[in-house]
Amino acid sequence: MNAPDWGRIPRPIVEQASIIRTRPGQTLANKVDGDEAVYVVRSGALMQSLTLTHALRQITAIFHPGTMVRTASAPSSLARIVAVRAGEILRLRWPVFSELMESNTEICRYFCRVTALEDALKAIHMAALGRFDTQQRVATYLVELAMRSGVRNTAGNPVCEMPLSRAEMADYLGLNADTLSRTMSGLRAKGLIRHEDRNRTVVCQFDALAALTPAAEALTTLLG
Amino acid sequence: MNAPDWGRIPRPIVEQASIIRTRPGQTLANKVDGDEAVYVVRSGALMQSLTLTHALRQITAIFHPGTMVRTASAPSSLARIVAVRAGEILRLRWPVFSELMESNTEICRYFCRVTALEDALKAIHMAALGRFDTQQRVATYLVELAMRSGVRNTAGNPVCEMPLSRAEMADYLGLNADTLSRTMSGLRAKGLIRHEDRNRTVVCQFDALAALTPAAEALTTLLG
DNA sequence: CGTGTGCTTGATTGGAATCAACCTCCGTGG
DNA sequence: CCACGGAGGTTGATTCCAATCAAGCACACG
Repeated sequence: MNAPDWGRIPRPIVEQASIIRTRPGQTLANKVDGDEAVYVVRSGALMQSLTLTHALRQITAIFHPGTMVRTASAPSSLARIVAVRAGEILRLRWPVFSELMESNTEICRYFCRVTALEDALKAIHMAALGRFDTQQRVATYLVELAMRSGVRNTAGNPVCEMPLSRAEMADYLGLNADTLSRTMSGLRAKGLIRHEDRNRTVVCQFDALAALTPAAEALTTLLG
Repeated sequence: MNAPDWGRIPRPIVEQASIIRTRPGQTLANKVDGDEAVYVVRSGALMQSLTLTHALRQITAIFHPGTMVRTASAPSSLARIVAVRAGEILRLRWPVFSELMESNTEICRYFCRVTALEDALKAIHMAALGRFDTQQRVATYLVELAMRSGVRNTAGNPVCEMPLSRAEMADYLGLNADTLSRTMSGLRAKGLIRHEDRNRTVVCQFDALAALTPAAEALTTLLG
């Protein structure tokens, strides 16, 4: 739980990419010179956001360092790739990346490995959206966050930067923001989590939290 | 809406694959000789099913002819690839497919194109799971089904084979089977759909049905 | 020091899940 | 031929969880 390294980014990608330093909330272009784009997260985080109507937004995935996303993986008229925090993002036009893949075995494998992990996490997230109640969804989110980006403090408990605001978390988890806030308060009242400061959360009882989500085992398999 | 052809399957894939004739409900192996597998749908349909507890199942995707799925795209201990109807499925071990991709540009592009479409549809499905009410989910499902596999009858209305049972549809849409049945009855009462027979549905008023789902526009973009 | 934004919390409502009964369509076997 | 039983589907009555609406709070900002 010490900010693991999800696969080093192959060097040719870094060499071919333009580097973008993101500010939180910054939207990354769906097209570059008319082409689809690929974004590789070096640091910080991205999210894919789908807006179907003004009041109906779903955040479909969060991308942590080492992972990547192509704009073609969502209907481009409705979806946006948004930076959730400051960080360094690599951008390539899809034709360039595609050619790299075709000519470079390492990159092809990197792409396949990363997308497989993302797909598997997405499958779990879909189960959460479709079948979990509120507390289970929140617990799942926190457990995943702790496993992906938690850093242990002196007491050995994972401390998580909270990349998403309450409203964004709600849109990720398919919940109402009020309900989400209530549920977080409930977990805090039970002593499972604690707010270090405005946007840092400490998971005080990881095992108890993991026990609240039916996906704990699956997440451990994928990220443990 | 006449059973479109979602991308011809590249010949080398067919040549390298073993062909499986599926019966409905048949589970396809997660591993072949210890390797991950790739399944390409030639006819019929597959679904990816994630079972977290005995009473908590989510069907995360449905695969129509021309599309493909690899077993690595879900946590293998909990997920299964299941045939939903009789059909012809191509199976390759992942290392074989991976090598084909690395050595054959056409296959690499085929893989990227197909997975991008699947990802985009999955994003819409996630929005449905997280944000749509019951009627919107059902309408979305029927519209997508009509666009992907509907065949126009003499009156010009799309007729759909229903690949999933009520319980499976419910697990796909994140709904209770009773509620789903009620909603289908509601659409039938309004004259939007009609049951041709046990597992064939006629969409009598496609535009009215499409008007019920916030995802109509997105689906048209992707499948239209 | 006011102002705005994000977060929390309470009171109320509504929509979907649950539980239970019944129906239809099968295949089976007497 | 009909009785039986089971699976899948439909429908009604009830319960309950989460969305909504509304108010209040904490904090950063100019």
